[in-house]
Amino acid sequence: MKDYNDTMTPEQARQFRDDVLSIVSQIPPGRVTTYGIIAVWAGWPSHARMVGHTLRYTPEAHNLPCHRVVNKDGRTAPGWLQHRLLLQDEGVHFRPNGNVDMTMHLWKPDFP
DNA sequence: TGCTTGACAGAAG
DNA sequence: CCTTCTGCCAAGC
Repeated sequence: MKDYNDTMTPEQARQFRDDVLSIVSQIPPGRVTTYGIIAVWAGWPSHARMVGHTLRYTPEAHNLPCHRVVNKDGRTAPGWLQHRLLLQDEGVHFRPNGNVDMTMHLWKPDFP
């Protein structure tokens, strides 16, 4: 897996964004995945933060199930109150501490 | 140009 | 379980 450790070219940034959106669009209802997993899968393991940034600031992402993306601990996005409700509507179970039960709902991309 | 901010992750206490 | 710290890196100012 590549990780060039220098700044992305605009083209790489575009590719990264497209990959992120593509992966998010494949998350099944009632399942969740993490920013880190998406970053790794997009081919930029150290760019977990950029996944969040992409979902937050890319309009197209708002048509996708981006609420099915949480952080590694199953915590919902700070400052996005509906996040938790949207997941609950899909039957996602939350633990007493307020986090998603990852052992039960974590989903990982699987295609060649 | 340089410093600060995060929809993050991982380890440590 | 929660807080703090370090590493990370594009964006904003």
